[in-house]
Amino acid sequence: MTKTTKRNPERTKELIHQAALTEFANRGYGGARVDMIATRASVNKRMLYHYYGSKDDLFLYVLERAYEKIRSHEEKLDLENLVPEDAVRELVKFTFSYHHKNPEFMRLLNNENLYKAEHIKKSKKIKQMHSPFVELITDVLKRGENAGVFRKNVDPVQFYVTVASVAYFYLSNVYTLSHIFGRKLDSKSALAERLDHCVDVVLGYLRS
Amino acid sequence: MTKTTKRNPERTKELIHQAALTEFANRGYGGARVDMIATRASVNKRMLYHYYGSKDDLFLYVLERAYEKIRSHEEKLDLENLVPEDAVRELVKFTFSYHHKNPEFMRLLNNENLYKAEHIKKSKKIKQMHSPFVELITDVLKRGENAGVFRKNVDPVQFYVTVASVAYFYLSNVYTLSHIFGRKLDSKSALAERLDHCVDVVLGYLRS
DNA sequence: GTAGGAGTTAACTAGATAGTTACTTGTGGA
DNA sequence: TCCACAAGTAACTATCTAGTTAACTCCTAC
Repeated sequence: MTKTTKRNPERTKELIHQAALTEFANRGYGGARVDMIATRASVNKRMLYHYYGSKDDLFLYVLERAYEKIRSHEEKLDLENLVPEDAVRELVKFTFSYHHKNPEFMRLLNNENLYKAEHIKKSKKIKQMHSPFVELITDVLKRGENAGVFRKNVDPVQFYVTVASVAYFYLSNVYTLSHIFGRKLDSKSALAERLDHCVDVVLGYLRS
Repeated sequence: MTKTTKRNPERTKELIHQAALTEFANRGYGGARVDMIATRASVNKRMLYHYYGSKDDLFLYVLERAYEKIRSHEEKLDLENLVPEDAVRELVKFTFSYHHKNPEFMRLLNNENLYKAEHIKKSKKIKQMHSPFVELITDVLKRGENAGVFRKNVDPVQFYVTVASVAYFYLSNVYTLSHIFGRKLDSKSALAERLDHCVDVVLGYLRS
């Protein structure tokens, strides 16, 4: 059934996107090579310019797609149907495992911050893609507060950033941290330990 | 009195180091240009190769110096003479303000993690420069535990990483976070607010 | 004072790099 | 069936880039 025509613009576009994601995530914007992207995608370099215009535009597209991907996963979580403590546990677990399974996103973000967000500032789409989490967190925190299990007046944005912090920093810096502590921090057991600690920190804070 | 001879190897070396730090921190390893470093340092490019051998070696040297700098600051803190709660407060404050005042270090680290720590793995010095914090933290946590003010069995390494996380992630990703939340997260008041929150989280966790 | 090594310079090179040109080939609609 | 236009290709270019060459000049130990 799969029409195997020689020409396939959608497939070509997507091959370039995937190759670009890998290249930008592995080398950073400055270290990424357009030729390498074309080679990885098994596509003529001209196609890259045909579909995406320039290296800059391609990078922005890759970023947009990466934000779309995490947002789509975030939307699948339904924290509103869990009791506050479980909702928080779920949020931490999701954040940790998403970044663990999709390290390219952290790498792209680190790079984008190196460039002081100059690419995403040009994107209308990304700013519109609000994470559903801030509203969800506001609700979860309120419910926990009302039930008397969480502390009062927690700023949802600060909280959201903190949840991201404890997972992201560890995973993003796992190579230098492992070297300095002389401990394989990316082993299965170390990761499980870290996740437990993250849950403890976040819930410990909320309960105190 | 300052001998202003035409030749001054120490000064030249240091000029190159400073220029390289700026360039690597601003553009990443892949984006940094050797010519730019030489220009910034107002030094002939040949001198860079004379003193440091190659771009790679220069990058490693910059990393080593950056680690030395933070370690030397860490050593000046004397947490051992503070009561546990104050010691933790001080630790969080130091971590936050160091990274705020020296953002190059985070940028270098992010870049080094992009390259999976391949440069620092070649460095004997960096691994030997243990942060004094792990031992200090072990002591502070023990004291807090014995005094009945901190929870039991906190892993000092996890704790150290968590303290770094909540400060570092916010500061390192301040550009993308500001854009997404539509809030100037690097304003003076926002930074003060974040620091307060970090202290709350860390102490909240320990107390619970 | 001077020999010789260290500090410094300008000009160069081989290969890489983002982006382009001018062309061929396949395909869907008339 | 055929053709207009989109998909795809190869070869090219101007510029950039890390690293080098070969010369010159200052400094210091004797």
